[in-house]
Amino acid sequence: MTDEAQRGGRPRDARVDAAILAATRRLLADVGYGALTMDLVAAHANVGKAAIYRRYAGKQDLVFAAAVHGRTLDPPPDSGDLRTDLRWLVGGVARSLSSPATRAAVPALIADITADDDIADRFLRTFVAEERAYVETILDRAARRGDLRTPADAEVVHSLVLGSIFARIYLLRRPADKAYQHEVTDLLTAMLQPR
Amino acid sequence: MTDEAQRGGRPRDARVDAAILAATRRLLADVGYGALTMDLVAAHANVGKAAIYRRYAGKQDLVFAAAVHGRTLDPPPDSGDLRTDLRWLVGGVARSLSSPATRAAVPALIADITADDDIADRFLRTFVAEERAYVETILDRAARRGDLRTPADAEVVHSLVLGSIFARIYLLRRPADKAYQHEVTDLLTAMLQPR
Amino acid sequence: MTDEAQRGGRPRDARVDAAILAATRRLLADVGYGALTMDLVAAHANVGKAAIYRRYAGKQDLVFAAAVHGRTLDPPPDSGDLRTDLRWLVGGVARSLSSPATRAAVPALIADITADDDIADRFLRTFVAEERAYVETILDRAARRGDLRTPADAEVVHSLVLGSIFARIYLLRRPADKAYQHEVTDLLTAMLQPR
Amino acid sequence: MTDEAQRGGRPRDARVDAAILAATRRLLADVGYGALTMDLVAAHANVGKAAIYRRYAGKQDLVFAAAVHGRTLDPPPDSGDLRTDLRWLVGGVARSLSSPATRAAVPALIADITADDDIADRFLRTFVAEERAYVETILDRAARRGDLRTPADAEVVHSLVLGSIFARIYLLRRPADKAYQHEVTDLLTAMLQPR
DNA sequence: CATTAACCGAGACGGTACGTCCCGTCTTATC
DNA sequence: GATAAGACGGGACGTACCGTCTCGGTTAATG
Repeated sequence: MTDEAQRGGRPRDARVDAAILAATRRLLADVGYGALTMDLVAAHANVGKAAIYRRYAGKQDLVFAAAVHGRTLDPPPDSGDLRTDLRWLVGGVARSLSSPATRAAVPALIADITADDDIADRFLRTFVAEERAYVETILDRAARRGDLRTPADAEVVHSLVLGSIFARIYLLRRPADKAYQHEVTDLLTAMLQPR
Repeated sequence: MTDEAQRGGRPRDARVDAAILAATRRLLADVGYGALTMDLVAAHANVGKAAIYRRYAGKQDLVFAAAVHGRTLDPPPDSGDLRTDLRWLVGGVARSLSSPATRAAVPALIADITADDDIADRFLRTFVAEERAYVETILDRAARRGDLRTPADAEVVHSLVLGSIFARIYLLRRPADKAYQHEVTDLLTAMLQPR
Repeated sequence: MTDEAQRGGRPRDARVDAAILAATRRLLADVGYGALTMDLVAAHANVGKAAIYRRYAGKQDLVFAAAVHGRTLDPPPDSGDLRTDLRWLVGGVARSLSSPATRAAVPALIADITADDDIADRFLRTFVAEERAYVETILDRAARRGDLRTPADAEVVHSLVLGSIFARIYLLRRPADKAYQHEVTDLLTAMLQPR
Repeated sequence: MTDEAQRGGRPRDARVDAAILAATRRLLADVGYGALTMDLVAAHANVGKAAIYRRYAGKQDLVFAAAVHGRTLDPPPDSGDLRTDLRWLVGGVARSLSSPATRAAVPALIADITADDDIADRFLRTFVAEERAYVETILDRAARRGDLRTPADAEVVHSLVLGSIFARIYLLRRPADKAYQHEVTDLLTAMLQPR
């Protein structure tokens, strides 16, 4: 839906794209997912509803695009130290889940992911795969340094990192602040390092 | 709302209670949370909508009751061994998140939790507090046995256990099966045990 | 649509029926057919849109009911004189086509009649058949009195009466006032009387 | 709007003019006024929407042009006989209201006439004034021949002729065929002739 | 045993958001 | 400057669901 071909005729206006996403993010932060209405987005973006539906299949699609876009991590810098690498990872995940728009959107998105395989696939490819690859990179580096107790499954480690921060914010409803990040990093380091 | 007093008059029909919950669970598993309509529940339970609203404050309340009620863990048996205690904990959490009705309900419930502080409090008290207490119990026992590397924060450990399994099922969309439970248990044991 | 059976449950509220029709008639007269919106009717009637759609299949159906209901003529009194009978007929038709709500609704209704056979049938049975029967009654009386030049087809005479007044108001856009009614009555009398 | 000046540049393509009108007439006959969409006309004519709006002010203007243009009567031949003149008039009006495209367009046009004074004026001048002049001509001739009972108002007679045929087709929904035309002509002749 | 209060199924109620459709205008690149 | 294509702002449509209310009728505990 987001990226369709276009033969002739008037091209899509990039300013409209931007206005829609900006309005969506602002409204997510201001009024939350539940009170975010397509008419409201259209009004705030000074845009017709049709312009939104031309770009996104529906509310879920729009919110997914607005909340997820640009939330990807930078590639992990090689610090030469497992603890530092993990701190970077934990910090990055915490940051990407903590912005106001994301905080408002993610829970409803999780619900949609469970209900709609299309969005699920997109979410897995966009979000999850990248993070998982970074976990793998960090584990490989540590293994090459002899810094790893035993070969750990990257997917399981990823579920520990992503899941603990997700649970902290969305289930326990407490901030994933520096102190929390530090504690989790320590525990993960202890879990993975030899001795 | 779920358990209000009732002075005189005709008492509530227990068969209606059962029919409502059964229909809700069946529909959660069959059509999911989004397509679960109060009218649909009423129709499938051969019940008037008022009978549902007499018992539950709304859709969220109903689904919470149908999906979560009775999902609490047994108190943790004292196995005298940290690894065994953790295996029991991981298995219990995985089981409580894996039933079809729960799988359909939890994501939407998370969304509601974020939007509604009332239901959030209930969720935290019902679900989270109990699990957290069990984590604390397990950690205390291990500490008394000298089986713990260092005093770990129960809340953080809880977020690791709950979060990793939640992420496995609802974010990565893979089963939290025995193999996965085993791996997580091993990693948590390594994380917490001395040496 | 307008008159469906109803087994159990809460019965339709007659005040809602009345409020919908009153609001529709008022809005027809005030803003015209084009600016008459279902949401506007609902708002003015303090009624939900669903309450309207439960009663009427759409805007056409609603306007038809609001504009046509109660517009039927009284049975023709037997004056013993063809000219007087015709004057009553012409006056009645002119009156029924001249009210503000009717003036606003009829043209659009004609358009709908052409497009939708269901509404056409209803219109023919409700409106046309009655008028035609009255024409027939008047012609029969005149014939029995020997007051008729030659047996005239009631349907053709009806098309002359109804059509001329309709054309006067809606095509030539001039009022079907007393003077016009008098002239038409004279011509029709001349047309039908012997000599 | 229909005939504006055009200074320089590329002249309008006459094939486009024809394609637009042909598509409009075909669609009027096939799907009716309500389902006739500007996009649909453009698509069927293989033409851009702008090409239509460059020629016509809107849907009403287009349909008016497509359905009404060229529908004007020839001037009434002087037959020297009132009945023959009336037969010609009745036949001409019936013919001009009976073509499929006209049948689909006229009712909606009536609705627009009521709502929009601009189009009403155009309609009155184009259509009505001409017919009325012809009625006047016929009456004048008859009067000069002494063939008229009494000086009848041309406008009223016009409303009788136009209205009866209009009602026959659009309100009673029966064909204005030869038999009907004959009857109406007879009645009108009786109405106007002396004795 | 009669009363009474709360129950019951059914479904109408006000309200609100949805996603679709069409209008008439505007913006491309092409001829 | 006309053309085909199609995006644009605006706005009404008819549908669906929520949570409340109303109807006629039923069922147990109280007086």
